[in-house]
Amino acid sequence: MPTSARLPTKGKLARTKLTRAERNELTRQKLFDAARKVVGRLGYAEASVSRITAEAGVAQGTFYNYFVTRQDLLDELLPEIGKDMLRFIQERTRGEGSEAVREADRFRAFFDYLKEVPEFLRILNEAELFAPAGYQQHIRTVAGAYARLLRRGREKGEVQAFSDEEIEVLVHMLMGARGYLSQRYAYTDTDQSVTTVPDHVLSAYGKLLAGGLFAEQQGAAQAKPIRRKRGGR
Amino acid sequence: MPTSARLPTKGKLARTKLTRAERNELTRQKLFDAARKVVGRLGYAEASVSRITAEAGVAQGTFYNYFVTRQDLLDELLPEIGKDMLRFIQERTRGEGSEAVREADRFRAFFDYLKEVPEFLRILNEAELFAPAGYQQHIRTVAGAYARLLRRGREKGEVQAFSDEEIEVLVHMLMGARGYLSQRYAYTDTDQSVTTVPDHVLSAYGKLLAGGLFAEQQGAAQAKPIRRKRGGR
Amino acid sequence: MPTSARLPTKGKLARTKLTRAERNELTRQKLFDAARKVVGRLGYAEASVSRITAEAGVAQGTFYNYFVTRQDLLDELLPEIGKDMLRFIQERTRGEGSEAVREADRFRAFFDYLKEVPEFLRILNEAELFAPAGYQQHIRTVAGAYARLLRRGREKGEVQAFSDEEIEVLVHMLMGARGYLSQRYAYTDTDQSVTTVPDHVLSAYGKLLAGGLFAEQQGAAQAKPIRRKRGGR
Amino acid sequence: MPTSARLPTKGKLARTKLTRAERNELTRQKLFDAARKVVGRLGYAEASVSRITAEAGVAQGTFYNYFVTRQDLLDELLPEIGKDMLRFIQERTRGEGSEAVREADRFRAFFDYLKEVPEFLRILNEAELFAPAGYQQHIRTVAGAYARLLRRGREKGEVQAFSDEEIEVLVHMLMGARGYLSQRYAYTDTDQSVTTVPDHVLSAYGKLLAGGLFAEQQGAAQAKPIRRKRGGR
DNA sequence: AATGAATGAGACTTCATTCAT
DNA sequence: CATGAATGAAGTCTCATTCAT
Repeated sequence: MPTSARLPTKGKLARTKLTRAERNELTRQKLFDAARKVVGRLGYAEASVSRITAEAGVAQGTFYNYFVTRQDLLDELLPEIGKDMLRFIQERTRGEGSEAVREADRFRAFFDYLKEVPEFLRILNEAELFAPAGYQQHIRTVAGAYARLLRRGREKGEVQAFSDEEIEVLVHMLMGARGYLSQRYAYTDTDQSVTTVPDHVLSAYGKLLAGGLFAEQQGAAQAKPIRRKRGGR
Repeated sequence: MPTSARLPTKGKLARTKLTRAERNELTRQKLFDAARKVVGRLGYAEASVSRITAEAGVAQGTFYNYFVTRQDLLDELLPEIGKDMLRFIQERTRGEGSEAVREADRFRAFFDYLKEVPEFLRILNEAELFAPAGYQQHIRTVAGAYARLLRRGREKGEVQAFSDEEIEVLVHMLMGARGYLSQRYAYTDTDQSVTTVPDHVLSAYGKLLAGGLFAEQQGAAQAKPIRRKRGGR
Repeated sequence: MPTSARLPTKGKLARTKLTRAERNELTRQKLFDAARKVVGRLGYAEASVSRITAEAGVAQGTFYNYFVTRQDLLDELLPEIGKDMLRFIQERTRGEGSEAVREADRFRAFFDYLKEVPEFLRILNEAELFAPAGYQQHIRTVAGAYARLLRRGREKGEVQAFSDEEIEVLVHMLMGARGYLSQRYAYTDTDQSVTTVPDHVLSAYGKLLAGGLFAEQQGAAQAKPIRRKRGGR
Repeated sequence: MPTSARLPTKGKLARTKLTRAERNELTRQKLFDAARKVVGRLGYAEASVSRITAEAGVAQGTFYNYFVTRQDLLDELLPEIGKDMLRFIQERTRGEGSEAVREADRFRAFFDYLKEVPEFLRILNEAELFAPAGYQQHIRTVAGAYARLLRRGREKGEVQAFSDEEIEVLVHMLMGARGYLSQRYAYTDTDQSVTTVPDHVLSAYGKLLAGGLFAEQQGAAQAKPIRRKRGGR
């Protein structure tokens, strides 16, 4: 369990005696985890303080000893889990191989993460509307990391010659693509369990990135770039 | 105004006397338009029945003569406007040209539509969460149309040899890409006006579709398809 | 009941049929009266919307059909009742007589009003803190009316030669005096009933206004005005 | 006893070591001062235990080692400061002079005190509602002292022949007058600083006490005492 | 003594929906 | 059909007080 494994494993077997700071952190974590679960299950809109504290097993007032505002917790949700996700993906992509292979690994690892933390998908999708601050932060982090990878690949000659600006665009396209695909192929509303992503998703993704959408007919794609039509110049 | 021009222009002179059905339809349309405006301006979450009826200039109770539920209206919103959008794009893509050129035209037309109907972007983005029924319907419609186009292109040899299943995947990727790009590059929060999409967005989109992400190094992309790593054994 | 006697006596004997506007005004009045009672009984601080609506016999939500905010109603309370009080006092002071006599009448009438509307005292006293807007409005109204009376008396030679500025000061002194006296002598916390003000209060008030506090020893008071000690000049 | 010299001499050099009782009293004083400041700044209603302890620099729980209840501290506030005020005024009124002169001095000294302890005004005004017990105690103290002064003046023939009961009434009138005047003329909401009271306030106050409100017309004011009108017959 | 986390009641306000007029 | 007043559940947040450490 990636997100919850952060607490110090409380030594031998003691459970009764905890320092004040530990109890504090524990409660905070209980609330955070409860929020993750509730948002994952019901969405941000239904993640009332009342429900979160009930899930965490504390009184409603306790919430406000740890978070200034309901929104504050909600805004922390995605960035925190997001970092977890990046860590997860990096661990799975440590190997060598071409950029194409590594991108495919990342793609797969992303779906694997969805299986491990099923709440993530919903949190990611809804955060844009319900936790904009956290969402922006997450997007910046992910997009930045992604863009770095692509630029590095470009330097190595493994990625086509996009400009830096274009790379930023690509990053957003790929993130968007992942988002839609995950919604389309990884959701299972009924029992929250995330099924394995089908093979043809992986292959389509790989083929698009490898060779583009269009068959090469009259030379290269670069030979005929899209140009603005209206507004001329 | 694309969306509202659909109503039967109620004859020449008549304005005072309307049949019951006409008055009926008129009020319904007033509510619908009001909802579109309110959601565009404030988002679904703030689109209370009270605000919608105020914008429409009718009493709150009137709402329930036309819609069983607030959610009912909200669910109709996107599919209705979505059809409008498709029509708009089709009109702009009537010309001949290669599939690549036409796809670029469609991409551009999409952003043009955002300029014409600034509410659309917000409605599209939020509908997934606030009007899931309508959202699914819209997605199905758009994805279906899109897939038809790609299959036709494939038949003509202008689109690479993706399987039908893969084409469905591609469609979602492209829709996702558009979605993220429109959010990233077409929003202008301050005054709701949508600015023109930058050139490098168009070029990056075109280049990805034309030649893929990766430089061709040792042959073709197809030569080294992505294969599942785990669960493969 | 001065305050509540404002509604049109609803015709013959009908109670069943009321126009919409009448029912509306009736509910509003119910809320207003309930607020008056609750504030009179428990004070502003305890006058929660919940208590007010319970007293009025309507649902809590109904409150907000009539007042934008709890504070809004509270701010209306004093000015409304205050006007009632002024009317009451004026009616009791219609007769002729010297200014001194009339002032004594007004003083007495004020205490009589406290008997009729026992809530007034508490509302007046607390409004300064809990309904500042309404309080300022009330004070201005009363002080203005009072100052007019004193200036008129001065013109007739029945009131000593105070400057306009000094009259304003006097007005506040007299209002303050009344306020403290009413609290000291008219309150009866236990059962809210206001007892008659003792004779020596009336006489002390009259004597102070008639001849000042100090015995005339060496001529007139004006001969030895208070002068600033510090700050020179 | 020589042996006792071994105890920590908390004399000159000692500051670090305080007896238990001293530390105790110190914390209590810190809380009291903090409360004074907070109430002066924000008013009783906003003077939560949390804010007071924060201002005092102690933990919330510490509060309840010194005061049984939040209300307990609030009730001590005014009487304590009130005694301070009386002391201040007495010091400033030590000189000889007629009663009239001394009353004027007291009046001035009162406003001077407001300048020295700007919190006092707010505490005085709000205590009636938020710390009734303390308020009553304060009023009794001040009224008692005031009444003694006036009776003494009467004995010396410098104050008119009021009965003891009437003197009590006068005392409340004068206290009320001061209260209203201080609110009207001494407040300066913006920066809490109290400005000097205008000259015409002093003069009006002096003139009323010296010669009453009404011009002597047909003899003496005493010749026509206020008599009850109603209930008299 | 001091600490500060935990508690839970209660406050204001919003809103979808109903229904008598 | 239109109206708009009435409803009551639910939501966020504050705060005095308690109590184990």
